[in-house]
Formats: sequence, structure tokens, C-alpha cells
Amino acid sequence: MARNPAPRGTRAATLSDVARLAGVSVATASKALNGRNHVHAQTRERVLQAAAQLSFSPNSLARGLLAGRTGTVGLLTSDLVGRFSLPILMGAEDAFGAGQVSVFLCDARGDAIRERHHVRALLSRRVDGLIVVGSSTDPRPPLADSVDVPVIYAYAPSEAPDDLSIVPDNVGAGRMAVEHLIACGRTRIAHISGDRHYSAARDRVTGALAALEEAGIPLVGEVAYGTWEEGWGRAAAGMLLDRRPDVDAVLCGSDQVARGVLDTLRERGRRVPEDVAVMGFDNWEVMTTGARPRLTSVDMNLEELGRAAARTLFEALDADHAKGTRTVQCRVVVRGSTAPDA
Amino acid sequence: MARNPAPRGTRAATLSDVARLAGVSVATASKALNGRNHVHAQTRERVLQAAAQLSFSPNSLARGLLAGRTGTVGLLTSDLVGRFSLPILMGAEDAFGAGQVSVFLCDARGDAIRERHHVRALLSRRVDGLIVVGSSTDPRPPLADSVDVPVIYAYAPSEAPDDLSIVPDNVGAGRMAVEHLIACGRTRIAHISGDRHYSAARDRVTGALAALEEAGIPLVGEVAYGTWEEGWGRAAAGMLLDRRPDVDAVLCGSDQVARGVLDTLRERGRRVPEDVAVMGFDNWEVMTTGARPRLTSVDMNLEELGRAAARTLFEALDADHAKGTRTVQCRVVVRGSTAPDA
DNA sequence: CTGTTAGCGCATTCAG
DNA sequence: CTGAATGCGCTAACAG
Repeated sequence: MARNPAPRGTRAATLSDVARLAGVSVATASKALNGRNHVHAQTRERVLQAAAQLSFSPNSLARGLLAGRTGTVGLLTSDLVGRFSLPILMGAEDAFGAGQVSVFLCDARGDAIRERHHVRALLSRRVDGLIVVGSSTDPRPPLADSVDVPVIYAYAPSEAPDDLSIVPDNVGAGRMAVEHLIACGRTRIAHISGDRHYSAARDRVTGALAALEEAGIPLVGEVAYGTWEEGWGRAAAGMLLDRRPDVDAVLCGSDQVARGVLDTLRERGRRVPEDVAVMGFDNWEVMTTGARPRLTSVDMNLEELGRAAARTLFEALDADHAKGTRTVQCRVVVRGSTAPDA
Repeated sequence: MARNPAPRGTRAATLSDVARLAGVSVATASKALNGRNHVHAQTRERVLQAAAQLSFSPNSLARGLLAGRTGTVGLLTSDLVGRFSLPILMGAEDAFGAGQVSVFLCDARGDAIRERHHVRALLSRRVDGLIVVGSSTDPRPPLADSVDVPVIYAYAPSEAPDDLSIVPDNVGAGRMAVEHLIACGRTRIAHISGDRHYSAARDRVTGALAALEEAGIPLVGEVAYGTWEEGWGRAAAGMLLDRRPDVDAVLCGSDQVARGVLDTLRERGRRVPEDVAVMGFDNWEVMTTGARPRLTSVDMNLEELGRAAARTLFEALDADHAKGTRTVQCRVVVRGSTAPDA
């Protein structure tokens, strides 16, 4: 019968094993285990006991084959190295895990060929849907293959307007950052941004400038674009202090840039936040809590974004889903670099 | 998805669709597509064309059901938040992806209940094997459920000696760190470690002390245990300099601790690396490259560890695998904090 | 070389 | 209420 090699342990128990042990047919066993109504209470009990005794675990493959649905989704990242994919992935995994859905993880490593390979593999495994996580908020080309399951683009929107994308609201993030600084009583605000080639940087600038304009407060100096790194923050802060020593707040393109700015301020003898308030973006914990003082930052709520992507995919599984790009709100996390520690 | 020729609701093409279009039986179509020998070249061509025309993609569920093997594995992390899981996961995903194996990702979030839930789900999906990734190098209890597929414990070894575990060689890491400092001409070496409750901290101390002893060099002061954070590094460095101003090298428990130590050294007017060499552990890029000067660190080769876990699982799929704990070597990455930048 | 047959494990008809 | 039969999509035996 079982001429399967079964190298280790025993072959997993099947429904007919359970049925035999319970002395019923597989059909009845199936109904009993799935809570169908047409089965005698006593019979059900026998089946349940038999299943427990054999540690029966229904074969999802067989079930999926029959149902045409597998209860699996593909999570396709373009770059797992970057620190933005992970929280999104966590949020999605969390939301799916609660809903009995298992997640296939694939990393394309920024390579289109590898991406196609993974998409094909996922489709051949009959995933019910796909979440494509980008590595920056810049729009990306839609998947090359034609896909007959719902696809959600997260973080990086698809270039195709008919696709469904979920992205952080970076314009709103820039706006709320400036509003926070103003609420802290600052009126001479400078902005040391990040890499101008990223839409995240430009969007935050857009929001920040809009908030300043609404408040009738001019930006101190020009927006300074550079890189996302500490070294840029140190250098840019030095130039800023040389030209505009009256500055009382610096909004930084990232937490790393803010760390650099903090370093230079300390070296120049400026107190934070008394003389100059500093804040960053991303709310990267190791950066914000290691800083002196601890760094106020705007959190993109990426885990929530991942959860939202998962929920949206769920909905799309049943009904035809809406199209276009949705945004997830950001939030300011206040720490000692803008408000004296409590 | 307007460009997709296969709209929602359209059943994916099946092998019999292909067979019908090619005018052959499903068996022949199967053989043709799978490169079996017993099929005429011309027939095979017709089948391949039909398959391409229908964008046929074989149903892995059906295949897995029949073969008793699914070509999937479960990757069970206990804490995705920590920064050590991700590189391991990347390495494993990479190794599996190349081998036509798809990876289910599950995060137990440090919760035993959730871990059981995930294990059951994975078993019901008939994964061929399991990799359990811990969040620290301290031994962990083996999986609660009895599992009839191979299991590899990565990073955190299993407490059960008969399980197969792969962990970084932290003792070796401590040893090679000290050897590097000695090679740099340092003779008055102090060690500001991390959290004493972690075996990673203690193992590195063990290795460091062993290397010092072999070289006949005494440790400067006592091993200072604290936390893994920057603040601890700053504080501990202050105390160290007060008591042992003659120190010429500080080995730090983590890159974050090293960052704190660098801060204090700069404030006290010590030049790095001229007066004092500094090195950390983990080689966390954002920490090492943001530092001034850039930080020498010991890399645990976690991506390689993930790859090794995947390879080992592969082997275990076919043959009964060896037992016990294997280690992956670490490596020193030299930067400006121990050797003047080139 | 090709086609027919027989399942893999399960849920769902439809008879009894 | 229960059980025998059907088929999801595919591959491995065997016939032809």
C-alpha cells in the first residue's frame, strides 16, 4: 500500500485513516471534522477522537485543489535589505496570519528577471493574491506577467493608474512635521532634506512648504538636498549655522540626517531643544533612541500599511476591488529633541 | 490590470486544455512538458506551443499532492523586529529561491501559542521542512508539536541535543576581534560588553579572554557588562577613561555600544584610532558607516548562516541528517576605527 | 511513441 | 443521518 519511502517517522495521517479508526466512511469523517450538520453527535465525537489520536491534520493541498482557493498569498519584495520592507512585511504577515492565510515570501533583489521568476512560481502555486512591496516610494512598473489574481502594490505604487496601490502620505508627513515645530513655538525653521532623486524627499518638502506658507512663516534658507546619511547631516548643519545662525529648528530628511545634525549642533555649542529643535523622518528606533537628546520623528506607520495592504487584498479576493492609489497617514512621535523630556 | 489577457474569473489553463489544443492526450502533454524522452519531437513542439499560447502554468498543488513533496519550506521566526532575523531570512530565501523551493514566512512574535499555530498551519500545507530562526543565540525549547519533517534551528540552537542547529561562532568572534587589535599593535585592551544575560555577550568574552591569554596580554580592567545600547557605551567609556587612562583599545559588545564609546572618546579629546582603537560586533552597516571614523566590526555572516541552514535542510530532505550544533564562522571587517583609513 | 487507467486527499453531490 | 461515487490537476504505471 504505502510504498512511499517515508524516510522519517510515519506518513501523515489521512482522512481515511481517521475514518477507518472511527469506523465510518470518509464522507462522514469529513462532515464531522468540518462541522457539517448532517452527522450524529455521537458519531462526530468518535471521529474527533480518532482524528486527535492520529494527530490528523487535513492536507491543504488536496483541499486547495478541490476548492480552487489555496489560502495563500505571495509577498514579493524588491529589496529586503532596505529597512522599509520589513515593517510592511510584518504588518501583512500579521494580518494574514490571523486570517488563516499563509504567506509566501519572495525577494527579487531589485532584479526584474528574478521578479518574473518568482511571480511565475507563485502563480503555479496558485496563490489567491499578490502583494508587491517596493523599496522606495517612487512609482514602479507593473508586473511583467499577466496575473489573474488581485495584486496590491505597497509602498511603491504601480505606474499603471488602474492598479491598486497603497503608499505612505509623505506630503502629509512633511506638513505635520512643520506643524509640530510651529506648535513648539519655532518660527525660524530650516529643512535639510535627503536625496532629491527620491519622491519621498520631494513629497515631504512639498508638505513642509505648504504648512509653512499656511502659517505665514518663511523657510530659513533654501531646502538643502543631499543624501540620506549622517555625514550629509553633519556637513549641511555646519553650512546652515554659518549662514543662518538665527535658525531655531531643523527639519531633517531622515533620522540619520538628524543624527548628523545633532552632532554638529553639539560641537557648535547649541543646546537641543532649547536653542534649536531637531526632528527627523522614519522613526527608526535605533536612531531615535540612541540620539542625545532622543529624536522626535515622523513615523510612516509602515506596519499599518502592510496590514492595510493585507486587508485590501482580502476584500479584493471576494469582490472586484477599487482602483487607484490609497495613502496611509503618518504620525509624529515626540521626543526630547523638540520638546524637553518630561 | 487592464492589460491582462486573463481577466478575473477565468479559470487558469489546465493540462487538459493544453492537450486538447495540441490534439494529444494529457499524458503525452505531461511528458512533453516535463522533458520525458518518450515523445516525438514534433509532438512535443505542438504541445509546447499550445502551452505557451494558453500561458499554461502547471498546478503545483496537484503535483505536490501526487508526489508527496511540495517544494515548500516554512521559515518560522520568533521575532522579525530584531535585526538579526532579516539577514538570515534573506540568505535562506536566496538559497531556496535558486532551488525552486518556495518559502512560507511565519512570525511567532515571541509567543509560544502563535508558534504552535503556525507550525500546525505549515504542516497542514505539507511543507517539506522547517527552519526555526531564533531572536538571540540563547538555546530555545524545541518545537512543541512533533513534526515529521526535518527541522533546522538557526541562530538560536535547540535545547534538545538531538536537534540540528546552526549558530554563529561567537567565541571565535571574540577571539578574532582581539587578534585583530593585537595585530594593530594594541597591548592595553579593554572590553565593554553588552547585556550579560545574552550568551552572545558571554561567548564573545570567552573568546576574547582566550585570545588575550594566548598572547600573554592582560585585559585592562574588568569586563564591563551593561546593555546593548549607545548610552551604555558612552557611560562605560567615561568610567573606563577615568580609571584606566592608559587604555589603547576598546572592544565593544555591539556596534551601538561602540558608537557610544566613540562619542565619549571624542568628547574627551582622544583620537581614534591613533590614541585608542575601537571595534564593535554585528557589522550593522548603518552604525559602522555613520560613525566617525568608520567602525571596524565583526560580522556574524548571518546571510551565510541562512544559506547554510537552507542547504542543510536540502540535504536533510533526502538523507537522514546529522545531529547537533554546527557553527558558522564570523569575519572581521576592518575600517578606520582600528586602522587609519587608506 | 501515444493513450488509457489509476490514484494523490479531500469535500461535495446524491442515493440509500 | 450515512456512505458510495465523482472529480479538482497532475504524473506514473501500464497497454496499445
